[in-house]
Amino acid sequence: MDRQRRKAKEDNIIKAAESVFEAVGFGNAKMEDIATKAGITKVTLYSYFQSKENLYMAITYKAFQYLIEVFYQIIDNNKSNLGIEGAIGIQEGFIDFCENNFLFSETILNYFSLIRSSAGGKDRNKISLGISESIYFTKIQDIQNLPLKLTSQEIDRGKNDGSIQSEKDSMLLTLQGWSMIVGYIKLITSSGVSTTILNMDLKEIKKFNTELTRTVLAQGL
Amino acid sequence: MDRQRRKAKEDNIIKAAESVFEAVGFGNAKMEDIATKAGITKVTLYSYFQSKENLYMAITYKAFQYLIEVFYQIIDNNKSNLGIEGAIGIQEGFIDFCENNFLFSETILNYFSLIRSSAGGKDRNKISLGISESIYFTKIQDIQNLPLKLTSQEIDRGKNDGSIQSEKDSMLLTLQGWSMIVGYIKLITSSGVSTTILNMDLKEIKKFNTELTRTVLAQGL
Amino acid sequence: MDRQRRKAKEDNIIKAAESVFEAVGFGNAKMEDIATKAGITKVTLYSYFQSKENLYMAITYKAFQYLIEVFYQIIDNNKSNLGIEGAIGIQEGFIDFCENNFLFSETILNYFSLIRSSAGGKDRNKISLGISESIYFTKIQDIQNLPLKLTSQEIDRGKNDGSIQSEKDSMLLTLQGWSMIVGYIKLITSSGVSTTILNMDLKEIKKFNTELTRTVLAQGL
Amino acid sequence: MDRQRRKAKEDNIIKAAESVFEAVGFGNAKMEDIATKAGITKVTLYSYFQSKENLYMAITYKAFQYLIEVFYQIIDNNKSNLGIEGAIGIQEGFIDFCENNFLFSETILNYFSLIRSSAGGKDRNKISLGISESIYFTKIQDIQNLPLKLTSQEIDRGKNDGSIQSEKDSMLLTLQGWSMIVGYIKLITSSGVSTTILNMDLKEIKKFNTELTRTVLAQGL
DNA sequence: GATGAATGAGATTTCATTCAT
DNA sequence: AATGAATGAAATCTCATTCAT
Repeated sequence: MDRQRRKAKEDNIIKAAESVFEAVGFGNAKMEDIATKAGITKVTLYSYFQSKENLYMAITYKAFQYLIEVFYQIIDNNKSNLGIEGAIGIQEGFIDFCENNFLFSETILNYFSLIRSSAGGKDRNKISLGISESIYFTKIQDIQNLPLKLTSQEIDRGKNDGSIQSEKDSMLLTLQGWSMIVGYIKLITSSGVSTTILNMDLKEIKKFNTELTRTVLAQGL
Repeated sequence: MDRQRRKAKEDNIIKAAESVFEAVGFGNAKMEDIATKAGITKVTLYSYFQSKENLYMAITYKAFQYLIEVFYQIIDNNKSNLGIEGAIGIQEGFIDFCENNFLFSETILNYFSLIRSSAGGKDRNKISLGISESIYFTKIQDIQNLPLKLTSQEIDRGKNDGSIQSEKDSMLLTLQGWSMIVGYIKLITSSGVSTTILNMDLKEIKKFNTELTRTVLAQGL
Repeated sequence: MDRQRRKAKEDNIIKAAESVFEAVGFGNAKMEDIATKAGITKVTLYSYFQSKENLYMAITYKAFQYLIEVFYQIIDNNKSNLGIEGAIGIQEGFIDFCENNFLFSETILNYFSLIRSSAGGKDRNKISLGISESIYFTKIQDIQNLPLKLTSQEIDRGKNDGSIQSEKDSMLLTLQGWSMIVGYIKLITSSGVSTTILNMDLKEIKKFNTELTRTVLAQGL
Repeated sequence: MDRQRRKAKEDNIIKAAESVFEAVGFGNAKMEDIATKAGITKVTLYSYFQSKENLYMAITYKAFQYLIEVFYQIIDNNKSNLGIEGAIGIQEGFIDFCENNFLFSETILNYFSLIRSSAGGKDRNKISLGISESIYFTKIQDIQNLPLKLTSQEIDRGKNDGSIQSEKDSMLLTLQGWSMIVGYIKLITSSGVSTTILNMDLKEIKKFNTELTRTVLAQGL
C-alpha cells in the first residue's frame, strides 16, 4: 500500500478513535468499538496501531501538529502587525484551540504529565512500554517544544519592533503565558457544561487573562 | 471493630495506595500491589474501599482536606498581617503544597477534570459509577470550593484594609490566581526531574508568577 | 485450596477436556468449550492448565497412569498363573485398553510421535514450548517406560517358570509385542466404525496376533 | 498456464511444504513460511492448494504414489524369485521406505488415523471439510488399498509356487505384516535420534520382525 | 495469476471485582 | 473480617483464509 493510502487509512482510524475517546474517555474506550467505528476489524486496527496507548499517542501527535499549524497560521496572519499582536494572537489561538478541541487539548496536557521523568527519573516505569515504544511518542518529542519556541519568537519580534517593552526573557514570558492558559483550560474543563464557576463567568477570566498578558508584554510589569 | 481501629486501617491502606499510585500512576497501579503493600489481601482491601476509583477518591479527599488545612493555617498565620499578605501567602502555599505533594496535587487537578460534565452534560457516562457512587466523591463535593472561597475571603479582607486596590471581583482574582498556579504546576510536572524547560529555570517562572499576583492585587492592573 | 480439592477440580476439567477432544479432536477443540463443559470460565481453566497443549499432556499423563494401572492389575490377576499368561494378558489388556479408550490410546501414540528427537535432534522445535514446559510432559517422561518394563518382567517370570521358552532378550520380545499391538491399533483406528478392512474381519487379525505372540513366547520361534 | 508449468509449480510448492512440515510438524507449520520457501506469496499458494490440509493431503497422495511405485518395483525385481521373497521384499521395502522418508510414512500413517469414521461414524466432523473436500483425499481413496492388495497378491503367488505354506487368508497375512511394520515404525519414530530403546538396538527388532514374517509365511505358524 | 491488506476465529493474558468458606 | 478461588471484560496476538486491485 502506498504511503498515501496507508496514511488515509490511519487517518480514518484516528478519527474513529477520536470520537470514541471523546465520548467515553480513554479508560472506557474499547478497541473493538474503535475498530467497528472505523469499519475495520480489531486485528486490522492492531496492524495499524500496536496498542491502545499507541493510538492515543497518535492522536496526541496529531494534536501537536494541529496546534503548531494553528500557531504558524496565526504568525502568518500577523506578519504585517506588530509582534505583540502576534504573541497575543497565539495566546488567544491556543485558548480557542483548547476550547474547540477538547480531546486534543486533553491529550496535549496529558502528554506533559506523562513525560514527567522522561529525563530518566526514578519513576521511569510510569511511562508504560506501550507509550515509550510508540513511534508517535518519539515524533512528539521532536516537536513538543515548537509551540513554545514559536511564541518566544513572536515575543522577540515584538521586542524588536518596540511593541513589547518587557525586559523579561522571552521564554520566561512565553512559559508564563502558557501556564496561565493551561490553568485556565483546566478551570473551564472542570466547570463542565456550565459557563460559570462559583457564579463567575468564565469569559470574564478569559478576558482578564488576555488583558493581563497584554499589559505584561507591553508595559513590562 | 471500633471506629478508631477502622480509621487506622483505612489510613494504612491509603498510605499504601499513595505510594503505589505515586510510583506507577493510577492506570498501572494494581489493587493486588496496594493490598500487598498494606499487608492485607485484596478482598480486605475491597471491604474498605469498594473500588480502585473509590480508593483514588479517598486520596483525593484527603488531599483536599490537607490543602484546606494548609490554607487555614496560612490564614491564621497572617491574621495580623494585611489581607494581601494572606492572599499571596495562600498562592505561595498552594504552590508549595503542589511541589511537595505531587500525588495530592495530581489528584486535585484530576478531580477537576473528572467532574467536568457532572452538571449533566452529554458525556455523563464519563464519570464512572465507581466514582460517582463513592462516598468520598460526595464528601469532596462539599468542600471542593472551600479553597477558592478562603482565597476570595482573604482578598476581600485585603480590599477592606486597603492593601488590595484591584477593583476586580474577588472571585475573579481568585480564579485567575488559581489558574496561574495550576498552569505552573502542569509546567513543572512536565519538566520531570529537570529544573529547567528550554533552559529557563522554573524558579524564575515561580518568582515571576508571584510578582505578577502581587502587582495585580495591589495595583489592580 | 488443599491438594485434594485442587486435584478434584483438575480431574473435573480433564474429564471435560477429554469429552471435547474425543468429540471434535484436539485441533477443533476450543478452550472456551472445555471451560463451559467443566462449568468454569476460560480464565479459571487457564489457571489450572496453562495452555491447550498442557491440558492435552495432562490427559496423556492420565492415560499412561491408567495404562500402567491396568498392567499392574493384570499382573496381579496372574500372579498365581504362569508367566506366559501374565505376558499375554498384558498384550490383550493393552489391546482392550486401546479399543475401549480411544482418546487415551491416541494420546499415548501421539506422545511417542511427539518425543521423537527429544533426545536433542535437529528438530527440537517440533516440540512446542507449550508441551516441553508442561509439568505433565516431565512427569510422563518418568513413567513412559514402565509399561514396557512391566511386560518385560512378566516375560522374565515366564522364562523362570518355564512357560516361556524363547531365548530372545525379554525386552526384544516386549518391544516386538508392543509394536504388533500398536500396528494393530493403527489398523483398527483406520477402519473407523467398520469392523473389516478389505473384507477381513479385524477380530481375525487380533486373534492371529495373540496366537502369534503365544507361539513366539512359548516356543521361541 | 499449460498443465506442465502448473504441475512444475505444484511440485515446487509441495517440496517446500515437505521441508517445512518435516521440520516443524503440521501444527506448527505456517502457510506463510511454506509460501516463502516456495518463493511465492500466500495467495498464490492458496491458488494451488485451497487449504493447509489440502496441501498435506497432496503430500500424502504423493507418499502413497511413491510407496506403491516402490512396491511395484520390488515385485518386478522379484518376478523370477519365489513368491515368499516378493512378499518379504515388500515388507522390507516398506520398512526402508518409512525409515528413509519420515514425512511420507507419517502422512500415510496419519491418513489412516484420519479416515477413521469416514464410513459415517458419530464423529464425522472429525474429518474437517478442508480434508474431505480435498481432491487429493478422493484420489487417495482410490489407491489407498493398493499396497495391501499388491502384498496380498505376492502372498498368493507364494502360495501357488509353494514357497508359502501358511493356510491363513492372504489378506490376513498381509494385514498382520502391515500392522507389525506400522508398530515398528512408531517405535523407531518414538526413539528419535537414538538407535536404541531401553538398551535394545532397534536393528534387532527389525531383524526379529523379518524372521517372524518369514516363519509365519513359510511354515504357517 | 500475483500481491498487499483485511478478516475471523480462537488462544492467551491481565486485572478489577466478586464469591464461598 | 480474612482468604483463596473464580469471574468477566477487554487487550493482545497468531494464523488460516479471503478480498480487492
